[in-house]
Amino acid sequence: MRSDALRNRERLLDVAVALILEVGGEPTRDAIADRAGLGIGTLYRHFPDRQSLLHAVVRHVLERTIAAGEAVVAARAEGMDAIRQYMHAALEHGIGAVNMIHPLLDDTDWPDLRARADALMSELLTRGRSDHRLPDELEVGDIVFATIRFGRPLAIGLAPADDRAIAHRQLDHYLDGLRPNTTATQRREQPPT
Amino acid sequence: MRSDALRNRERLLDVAVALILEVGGEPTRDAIADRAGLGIGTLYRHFPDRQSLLHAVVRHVLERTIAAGEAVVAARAEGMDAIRQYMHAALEHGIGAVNMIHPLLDDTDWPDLRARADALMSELLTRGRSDHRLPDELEVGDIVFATIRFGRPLAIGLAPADDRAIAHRQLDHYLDGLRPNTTATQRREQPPT
Amino acid sequence: MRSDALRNRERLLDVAVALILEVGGEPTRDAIADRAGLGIGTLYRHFPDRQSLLHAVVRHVLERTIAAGEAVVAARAEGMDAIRQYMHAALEHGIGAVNMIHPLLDDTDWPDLRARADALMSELLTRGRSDHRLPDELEVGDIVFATIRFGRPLAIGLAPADDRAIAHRQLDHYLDGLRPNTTATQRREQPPT
Amino acid sequence: MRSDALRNRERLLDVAVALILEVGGEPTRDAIADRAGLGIGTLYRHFPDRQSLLHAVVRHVLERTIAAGEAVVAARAEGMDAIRQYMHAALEHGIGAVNMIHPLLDDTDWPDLRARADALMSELLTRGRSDHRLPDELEVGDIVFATIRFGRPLAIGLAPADDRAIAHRQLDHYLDGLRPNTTATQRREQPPT
DNA sequence: TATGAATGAGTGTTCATTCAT
DNA sequence: CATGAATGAACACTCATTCAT
Repeated sequence: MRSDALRNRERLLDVAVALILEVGGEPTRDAIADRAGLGIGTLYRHFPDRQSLLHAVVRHVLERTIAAGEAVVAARAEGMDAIRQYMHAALEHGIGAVNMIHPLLDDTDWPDLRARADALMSELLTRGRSDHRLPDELEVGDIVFATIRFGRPLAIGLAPADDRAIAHRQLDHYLDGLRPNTTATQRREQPPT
Repeated sequence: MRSDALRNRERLLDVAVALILEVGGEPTRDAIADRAGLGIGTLYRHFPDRQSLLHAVVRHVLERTIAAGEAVVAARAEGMDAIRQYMHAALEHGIGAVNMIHPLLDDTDWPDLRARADALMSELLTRGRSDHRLPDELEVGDIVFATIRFGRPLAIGLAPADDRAIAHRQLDHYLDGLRPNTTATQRREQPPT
Repeated sequence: MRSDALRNRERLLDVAVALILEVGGEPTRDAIADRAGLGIGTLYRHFPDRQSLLHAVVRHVLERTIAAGEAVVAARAEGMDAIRQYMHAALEHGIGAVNMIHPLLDDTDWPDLRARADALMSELLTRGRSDHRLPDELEVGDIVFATIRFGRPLAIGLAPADDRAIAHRQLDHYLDGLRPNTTATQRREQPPT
Repeated sequence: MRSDALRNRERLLDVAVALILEVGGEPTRDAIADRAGLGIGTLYRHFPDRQSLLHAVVRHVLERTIAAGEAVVAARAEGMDAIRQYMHAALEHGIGAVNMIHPLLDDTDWPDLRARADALMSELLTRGRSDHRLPDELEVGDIVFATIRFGRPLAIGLAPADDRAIAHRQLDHYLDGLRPNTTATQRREQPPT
């Protein structure tokens, strides 16, 4: 692939992520091409159909996010800090965009990423439990689903910087709540109708 | 208004809320009318334009949610329990639909609801602080924005019951994290770029 | 027919004529019923389908117009004055509404009105020629088509009073132009493409 | 703009004018696109909303009409002939379409055309008065409003060729009636209610 | 290869007409 | 009889995708 074509491809993906987070859903193809400064035809040359672009965006974001998590592990962050650093990084890398456009990851797609993500999650959980700050009953889903939820834009129209600030603050509160011995607090017991 | 027309109106609003939470955005008018078992023309008789339906949905949900919060206050729930009960109720009443379609509430619309909501939030915060479980620096936004975030569907395609179960669990973790003296935990300090 | 029903019917026709002239085309059924202060169901009781209302409007206006013309004849107006009085009266009676909704009168409808109209036109032409103010080559169409044209509202948004004033002034100019011996004026000779 | 796009745009405008004159009002967008042999999407690419197409039609027709009038002036037509030639040309250029869709010209739109039209009208009136065939009390409105009225289709369903023939004949009669000294004719004096 | 014009299926909205109250 | 709620076909408009330049 020619270098300018490659550059166009990267630019389209970055614009797509940004727009997905701004509009809180799938932006129009024209909007993506326009902001990238390219013609709609160029977008379709790189991503010939709907799934093609969306899959590329998912891979783009997941690769960055998983790499960030692996870096956290490699940097020997310990205990809850490892999880905390990973999740904050995920927000910054646009993990919310993945959820906006491809909500439930189908395991058959991206088998490579899936494997890396599984290994990463397992390692993070192990470290989180190591300093006894994480109760044993915590599951992978408590990390994954929370990452998804805090990664999503809170409200359309909110300035991206404000949106991210709120997300990081809420995420910190959430992580603080994952400690064991929350006995003092009455939990909600029975599900309502 | 005739009783059958009123019934149809209510049905349309309920269907709209349900569909908004299912699709994670604005459903098509046809989908709403179809599921309500009504013709598209009937939908437009009750809600003549786009804004009309969306505003009605917001009011519908906000009224239910605020009333639930006022009931919690009236039932003399104390401390964090008051806040906890209110927020769980808000999820059940579909508060997520408000955010999906009208992200940032414009204060000039629904001035009556706004006043009630302000009074409610202030009362809940007071009670939350009363048993020293809530740090003083907590703000109304920490309640409101969290209600919004946990109310939204986590992912398209997730069964509504599963979605709600996850939301309630995550909300409990979040509330657990609002306690004072979380000194043991390293927080994220400087905002990343 | 009950007297109130008859009154409703007349009111609907009058409103229909007024609205046709105001909007310069077919008004909506709802608009007619609303302005008449009646429900849409009542309109359909009187005029069960589209053709029914339009035909009734045509008959309503034509009857008033022809009667006015017959009155002019009965009043022994002579020469061009007869034609002039008839045409001005036609404008006032809303002849424009007939054309807006039912452009070319189908001879098979309203055979009775057709006969009266033919007799009237023929009499008016005879009188018009009697004082040698009307060239012999003038045809019935020169009266009928001109009545149609000057009867129509000139422009939407023009106040009805202004519209009528312009129409009457233009009609007078037109009638002035029907005199014989307009030799001094160069006429348009060949039709353009 | 690409040459084929420009051709399509011109074709759409021509078709729009023709259809407006045929149906005596706003044709459907589908009808315009169909007759132009284009898809509905192409129509909307050139004219993104309702006003856009209508404004373009007005400008299209006014430009042709004013240019025709200026050509008459440039060709040194004198006296009433100048006015007569201009008005007949206006009919041929579809001036009726302007009135059908944009009845009262808003002076704030098309200020350039307005200026040219004002200059043209003033020049035509001056020439018309020069051979003493036009009474001094004649106003610009007597030209403009008459152009509008005679330009409109007389009746839906009438063959365009027949319609135009009638319009030209009636216009000639009207112009004949603009001469001074029409004293012999009794005019309509008092406005009826 | 990049561009953006053309296409038409899908969605939003209006309104003539039917029918339950 | 009168009313106005319900219906759905028709028309307005958007946007993903194709294709000529």
